[in-house]
Amino acid sequence: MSIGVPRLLVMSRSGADLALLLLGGFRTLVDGAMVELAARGYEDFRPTHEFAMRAIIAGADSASDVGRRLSISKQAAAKTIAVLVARGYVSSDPDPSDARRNRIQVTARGLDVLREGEAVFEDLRARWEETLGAAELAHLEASLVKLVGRATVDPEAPGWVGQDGIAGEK
Amino acid sequence: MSIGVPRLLVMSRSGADLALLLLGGFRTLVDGAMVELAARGYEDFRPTHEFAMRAIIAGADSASDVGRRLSISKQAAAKTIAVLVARGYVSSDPDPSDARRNRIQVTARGLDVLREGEAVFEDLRARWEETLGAAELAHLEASLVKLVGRATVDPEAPGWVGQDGIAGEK
DNA sequence: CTCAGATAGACAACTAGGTTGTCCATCACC
DNA sequence: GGTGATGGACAACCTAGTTGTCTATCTGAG
Repeated sequence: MSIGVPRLLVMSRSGADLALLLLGGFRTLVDGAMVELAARGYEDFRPTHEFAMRAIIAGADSASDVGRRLSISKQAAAKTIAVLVARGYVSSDPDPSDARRNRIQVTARGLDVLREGEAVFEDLRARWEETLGAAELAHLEASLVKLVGRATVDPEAPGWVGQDGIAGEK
Repeated sequence: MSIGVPRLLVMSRSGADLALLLLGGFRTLVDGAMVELAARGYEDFRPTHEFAMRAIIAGADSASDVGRRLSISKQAAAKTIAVLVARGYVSSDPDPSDARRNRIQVTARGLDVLREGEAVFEDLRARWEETLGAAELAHLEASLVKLVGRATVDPEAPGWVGQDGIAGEK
């Protein structure tokens, strides 16, 4: 492996490192949360699912709707919803007033996992508050809000990571 | 869609929102960088590629090496390297002193894209510095370092997002 | 009242970036 | 010189997306 090869030319990295830092923070939180949720009996729950379910709770009641809310294709949304239904987090019934639609809803179990998930994230945040101090963490959050806006809070377009495309119908 | 459905029970979200903020920050930076790099003629460059190339520069000179450095399987590393080679960012030649190995190296074009990428990230960071002030941005970075450690700077295990598994040989 | 156009959803094929498992060739060492 | 570790190739699979195509149904204009 020839370890210890010199970094050949410095190449300042603060911009890219900042991105890495943000990713690291996100991953630390999310990975921790997934581990904790698995331990609480939700082994098959994935971050994506949370976004989809929140979209449903926020008012999306069809797969296409969820797709629009999350800025992913309706097909992708339908796939996610299919696994959510298969795992009992979401129900899907034909819409009596529109035969094209399947009306989807978050089940009791779905609400449970969301609630637990939030508690878990709250715990993790509390742990960060310990190592950083409440003021500093609040400061960090405020800075991030200034940079990326409130957009994330009502999660328009997560699109996850570097997918670079926006869904378009045909 | 029945817009305006009430948020039914408050469910504090600050922990999860913090994660979303971090993700949002990362995506803002990376998406911006990819757009800018594409505009500069590197249309086929992906964030993953940067990690792999940095691993190579840092001393990994075989696919298995890269895999170890990035904590992904050697197969995954080999795939990434294959596209890097196909696109001219990396070269691969049989190792004269070990017939099993393919000795890989970052090409001139590869170094170019890395250099440009860093410049792009630097620009983006400068923009953030404008909207936030140098002190506040430095503060934010310091806080993140405290939380996630220096680990990210020499990128051990990006593993990207929520993949939850670590590579293991057989 | 009909018909054109929009919409919902299903199905298929594809991509990126990973994972396992299996296998062979080569190397290093006792 | 044989045994075990290593490098790499190949194949099959997974997740979270993408496009494209197709049908069924609804809606609004005339």
